Amino acid sequence: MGKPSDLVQGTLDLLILKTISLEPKHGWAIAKRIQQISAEVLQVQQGSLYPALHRLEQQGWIKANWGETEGGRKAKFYSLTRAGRTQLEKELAQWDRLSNAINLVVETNEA
Amino acid sequence: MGKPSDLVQGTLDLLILKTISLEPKHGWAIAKRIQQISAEVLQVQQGSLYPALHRLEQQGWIKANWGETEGGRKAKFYSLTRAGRTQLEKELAQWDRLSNAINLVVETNEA
DNA sequence: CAGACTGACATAGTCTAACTATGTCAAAAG
DNA sequence: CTTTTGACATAGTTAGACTATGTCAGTCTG
Repeated sequence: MGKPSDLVQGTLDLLILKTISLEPKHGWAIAKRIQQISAEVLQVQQGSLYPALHRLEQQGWIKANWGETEGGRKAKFYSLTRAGRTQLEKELAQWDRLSNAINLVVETNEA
Repeated sequence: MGKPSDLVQGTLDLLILKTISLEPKHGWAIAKRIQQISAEVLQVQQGSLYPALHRLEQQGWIKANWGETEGGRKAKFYSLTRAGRTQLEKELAQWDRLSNAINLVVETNEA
């Protein structure tokens, strides 16, 4: 797994889905956007990003279309499918449930 | 990895360290306590718990002593070492940093 | 009292997400 | 024209959490 210091395992799908739910984006831009919004805390490696995108596509949650970036380069633009939107809701709820649960534990001061 | 539905990958060490930082406990009790405090949201499987405890022990963050439970059964009681306390601080800070970063992303509504 | 259940520890084997390291190619920058 | 950057991609590794199993002792139940 290497250093799990720049991502919480299992949240990458959520981050990707959320990011393209606001606006379809190509892979490279998704990674940049996540880093930027998270104030450079979350670093998405390319070796994690592209496999994740393919995973999500195969699952039917996102779909890809070749297009052009502002810079005039070709790139795959990903957008959410209907199923992807449902999945995003599910993962948002899951993250909420779990992160709150963890916070309960780390904030408790009773043995 | 199976179903990552009852734990956020990579947070088990933190949960364990935090739990025994309040009071030394044996493995079984650690798992029960985490479930209880998290309102049954976090489920720690035995197949995750014991390897994690051994990992932490080998790292020198916790140490084990055989003792007796209230029920009069023998069990390994784990307590934090000094290094473990440092590590707990580190993992707490890490969790804060990362979960806040994720929240930034999931709460953003600007493309 | 025998058998089942629960508490408690443990490990082997599997799965999978994220990592490192690489590679390709095109456009922009030097 | 060569290096850097944008962009996609994959092979191979690692490691943490999972399922499934096993043991053994004490306790509850029919």
